[in-house]
Parts: sequence; C-alpha cells; structure tokens
Amino acid sequence: MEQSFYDQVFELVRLIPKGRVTSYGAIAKSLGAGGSARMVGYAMSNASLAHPPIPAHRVVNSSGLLTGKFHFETPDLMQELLEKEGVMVKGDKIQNFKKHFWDPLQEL
DNA sequence: GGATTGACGTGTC
DNA sequence: AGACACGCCAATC
Repeated sequence: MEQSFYDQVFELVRLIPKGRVTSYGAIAKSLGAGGSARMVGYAMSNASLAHPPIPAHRVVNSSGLLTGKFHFETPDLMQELLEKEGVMVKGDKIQNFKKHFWDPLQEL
C-alpha cells in the first residue's frame, strides 16, 4: 500500500510536540506539497478514523484559528485540549500563536 | 476520467 | 476589521 498524502500528514501531525501547534500550510510545505494546505485539512477529516489517535487539535490554520474544532467529538474539545497543554485559546483563536508555533521544517 | 470537494492561504475591497 | 474572491492540488464520486 502506498502511503498516500494523508498518511504522511498523519505521521507528521503525530510528531507535533505537546503544547505546540502548527498550521496546515506548514505541514503541506514540509511534505513538499507546497500550497496543498487544503489537502492537509482534508486528510484530517479521516484523522478520526486513523488507528493511532492524532492530535489534530495541535493543527490550526495560519491565523491560529481553531477552524476544525467542529470536526471533533465536541466543538469545545479542541480548545480544552489545547489549554490543557498550556496553550491559551480565546475566541477560537490561539493566543501567542507564534510563540507556540512549531515549524516541521525548522524542527526536523 | 471529468467534476466535485475541502479542518487552507493570500490578496483585495 | 470583516467579508469576499481566487488559486492549489490530491482524494473521492
């Protein structure tokens, strides 16, 4: 089975350190997909189906906005998990986003 | 195999 | 600052 783009996304998302967040675009870029940030988000739709749990709550859009929170079991789950890891979230938006930002290209 | 679809990104108005 | 428009690109129908 070839590892589709989705699988690559899943693996990379699992590498996100606790208390850190990254953006879809950054993930796509690190995978060499360039501007296929949408694919990353689309892949996350299947994240719930993935066998090993995926910390999808650590993935937000470039604005640090919790765009995909509605895809969780509950819309509040995402924010709770983030705050639990030390990330402040207000108005569905991550505070100090740059501070918590984790760039795969830079860290790997 | 063309059309549709997106948990996006950046730029304009 | 908020709303709208267009581009990108792989998976799915």
